[in-house]
Amino acid sequence: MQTDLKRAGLKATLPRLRILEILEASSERHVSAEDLYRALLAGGESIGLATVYRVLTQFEQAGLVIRHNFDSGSGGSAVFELAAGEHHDHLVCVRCGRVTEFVDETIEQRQRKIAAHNGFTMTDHSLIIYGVCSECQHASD
Amino acid sequence: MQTDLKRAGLKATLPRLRILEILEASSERHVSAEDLYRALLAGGESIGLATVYRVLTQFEQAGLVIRHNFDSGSGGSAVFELAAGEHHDHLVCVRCGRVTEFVDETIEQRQRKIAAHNGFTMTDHSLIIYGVCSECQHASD
DNA sequence: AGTCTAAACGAGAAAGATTCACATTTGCAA
DNA sequence: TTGCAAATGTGAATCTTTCTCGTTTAGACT
Repeated sequence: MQTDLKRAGLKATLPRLRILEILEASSERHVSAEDLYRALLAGGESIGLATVYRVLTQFEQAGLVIRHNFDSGSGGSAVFELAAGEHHDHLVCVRCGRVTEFVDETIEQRQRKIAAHNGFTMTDHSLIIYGVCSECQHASD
Repeated sequence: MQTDLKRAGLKATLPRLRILEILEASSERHVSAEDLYRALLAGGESIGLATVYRVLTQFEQAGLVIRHNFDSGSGGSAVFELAAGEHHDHLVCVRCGRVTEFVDETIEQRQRKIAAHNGFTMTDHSLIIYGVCSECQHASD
């Protein structure tokens, strides 16, 4: 774990280690800065919210985490997930906020083609499908 | 134009008409609330920023405009575009913020398939490809 | 182990985007 | 034209995120 930080050129400080721990241990892969902050406080750390944001931004730049801006669910705030594993896109339930991941090679290919076709050098992309998950469809709200 | 509002169940008030006008006249299809507000002031209207936000949200709910949250460009704030015409997705230049629209039926189909496959009833989706546009690639910054 | 220094931190202020509260104005139906 | 609910303008409030700055700390070098 400290190795990840060193490799990224970041000092292995306590806040950074704790944040990585929580991201790895979290049952929910997609957490907001606020979520992390509360988890840290609950864990007895005395950390500042500014540090959480600072660290998350550094982690993002270092490629350790990925930042998402889902429209629903966490109410406008960004969520972060560990960058471990392969690239994937997201299905977001507009009712409960549940996030499901998926990969579709056909779409990936089309995207590259579209970017090239428009003279763009693609650096990144974001595909989010919004809908109602099966659980929420059956809930009789 | 008033008809659009009536059909949406909204009173044809001056602010709402002016905002529609600007959205239709704007050379830039994707404008922020701030952009609109400044355009209105420049046009001699005495309007409140809160009204702009209120109206845009109502228009969005009425299906008259579409709200986007692009990560780059307009610095975190949402942009709006008239909902006229067909559905389309976006290419965004991470350097200059230029927005290009595209449609790809293959991707649309795959998305529907993926949603169904995961038990989701798709309500919407958002595909944004980030990259460097041809102009910016040639700029020698 | 002890010292030093740049990097990192915590707390609170500040900034930017958006919404809220409320007194005042305005569309529109009778 | 009158009346009233709906909509507006102003300014305050809220929420997320960033900035400032005095203090602390990781880690390189004794």
